[in-house]
Amino acid sequence: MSGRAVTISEVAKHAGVAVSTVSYVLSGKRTISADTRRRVLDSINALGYHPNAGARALASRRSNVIALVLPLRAGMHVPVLMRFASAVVTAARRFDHDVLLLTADEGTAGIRRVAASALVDALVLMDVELDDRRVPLLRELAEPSVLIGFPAEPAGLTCVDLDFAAAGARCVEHLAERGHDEIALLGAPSVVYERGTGFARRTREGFVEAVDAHGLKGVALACEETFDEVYETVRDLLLDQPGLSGLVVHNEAAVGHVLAALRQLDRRVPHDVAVVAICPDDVAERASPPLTSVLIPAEEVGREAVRLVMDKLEGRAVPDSTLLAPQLAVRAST
Amino acid sequence: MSGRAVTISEVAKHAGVAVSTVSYVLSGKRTISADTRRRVLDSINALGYHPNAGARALASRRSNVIALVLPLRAGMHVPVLMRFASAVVTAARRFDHDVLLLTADEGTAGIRRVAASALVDALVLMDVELDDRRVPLLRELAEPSVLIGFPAEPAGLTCVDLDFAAAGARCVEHLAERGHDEIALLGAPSVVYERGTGFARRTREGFVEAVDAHGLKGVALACEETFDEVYETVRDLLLDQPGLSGLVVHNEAAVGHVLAALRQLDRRVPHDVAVVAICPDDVAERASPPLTSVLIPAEEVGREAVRLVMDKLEGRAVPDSTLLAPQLAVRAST
DNA sequence: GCCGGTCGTCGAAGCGCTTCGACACTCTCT
DNA sequence: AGAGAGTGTCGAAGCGCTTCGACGACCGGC
Repeated sequence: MSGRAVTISEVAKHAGVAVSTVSYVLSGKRTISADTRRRVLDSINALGYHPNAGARALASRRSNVIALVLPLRAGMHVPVLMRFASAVVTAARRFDHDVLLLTADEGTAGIRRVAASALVDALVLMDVELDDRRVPLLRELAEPSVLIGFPAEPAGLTCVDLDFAAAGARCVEHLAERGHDEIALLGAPSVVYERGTGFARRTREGFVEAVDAHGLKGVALACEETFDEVYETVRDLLLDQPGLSGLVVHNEAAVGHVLAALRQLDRRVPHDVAVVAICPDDVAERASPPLTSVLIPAEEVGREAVRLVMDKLEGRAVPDSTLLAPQLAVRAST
Repeated sequence: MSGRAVTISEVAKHAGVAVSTVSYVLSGKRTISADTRRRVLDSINALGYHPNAGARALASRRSNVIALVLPLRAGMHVPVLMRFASAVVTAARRFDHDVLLLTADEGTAGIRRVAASALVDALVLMDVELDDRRVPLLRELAEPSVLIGFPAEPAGLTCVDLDFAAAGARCVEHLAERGHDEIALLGAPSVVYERGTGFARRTREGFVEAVDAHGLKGVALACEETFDEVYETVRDLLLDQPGLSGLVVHNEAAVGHVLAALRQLDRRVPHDVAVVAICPDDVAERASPPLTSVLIPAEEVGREAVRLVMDKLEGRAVPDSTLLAPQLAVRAST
């Protein structure tokens, strides 16, 4: 395995066929008799042949690699990001593609580079901001791309995400059904709102609209991620609104602190305060008490993003916008 | 930018030189007169030329891509992992390489595939277990590789990591200096020890040896990651050993819970119990009180791993084992 | 029994780059 | 002045694959 690699012409010789025949066996782009196919496949196994990726990319003008652009920004919950990333990798393999990891430190230059050099066939971008510097670049790129998240101006782009507005609204409905009429949203750290990250704002909008629609009293707050800050926020909130009995938490890192703060403030969950979280299932299940939650379907979103980008690569038409419906799992906290 | 890409021969024509001259300007592998170089560089800019990655890989037998093998296993702290990964990407770019992301779900087949197809020139593996299934494969691969972490049998491999044994010992020393003589280590979740993950065990060994060397009373415990479990562990520990006054915590996810538990058990930090953590600086700083800690130098480890793998790629000799010395930052918790 | 049509296979022409050997110059050093 | 040693540039031969057109062989239909 450490000598020179086996080439397609060695396979062809071994099987007694032309090089092109081996290629067609592998790609299935022309009909090959069952007998020849067998012989070729046997030779491939016998010699341990693996097509050379560079040669293949050069000849076919397809690298079979997609870029995953993953800026690791402050305030983003990394485990959630990684679930997306991991789902993208797994899904890409289903389409026989590999994933090249791009981080933010090269800025848009990295995207330009991998696209222009044909290192990748297509791009999946994560953690999209409302006013994202990468978006104009995507429009001028020949390579297809899919965004996980929505920028302010998504026309002409392909975007996938959980329907966060619906998620925010769903939480409110659930609390309303349980009879809570004074509630609050604890959201992302303020830096995330200021940056204009779409999902945080959309959740808030969904929350606010649903509060109005149900005629509740509700307030939406940013929420930092250290225990002390969370504690203060929760304490002040309860001081301001003694009648508050429902909380929606949309902040994976803070949700544990919120529960600890309530505990310290002698509020029982769900008896005194009901809590609904928007977070991955495992976070909700590990909390004490386990939280009623709208799950973030990271696997599904990642899979969908890859499906869309592959469709575009094959020239199939795809919808501009894909919103995945929120699913509420009721647990012990409401 | 969306038409056919510019090729090297168009650049050559535009600059009035041979194709090979353009190539040598780019690679610097032969001397080129300043005048010619200028003309070529100008043409490259004027035409917006980017070398085709596939063609380059084919001709040079170098893809300029390294694989980052990142199994996302239970119990591993993802943000820490991502800091490593991010450092690897950044460092790789310094050497003009990109990073292909491989996760565990393909098993060793993925490693074999990207190596055999020459998709990558080299590999960096993270989250190495003591008895890691990937290790035998690495030995038979022609491509150089570097491990972040140590397997049980590291002979013939190149490994980098924080010196966790020294880190565990350093924490003990610090507590001993402060006059604590009854201490405990709260480590990784038990599943991580059972899996034989090296860093967890090495920290424990360093801890135990230093405890003995200093003649202290010390116990090392696994530590799960939900608040309730942490609370029980801490409560039982304090019940068993009323004289306990120092705690070493080597578990990023649990460290917040430990502090919350101590708070709930009416132990003041550092007055009643001093706490030293082994965790990234930002986690230590965000805790309340900020924690004295041995930092996990993720950036440095990632950078070093890439440097080593590049050295191997160039045929330079590298040390089998690189252990980074622990650095203790004293903060408010001791 | 001859014609048009698949079917299965082959050979050759690239894909865009790197690298090797060759060669024409220009400098030294005697 | 001529040998020897660089410099700077060029042309051509691949790298290992895909894909296109060509071409026998074999089929059924009249």
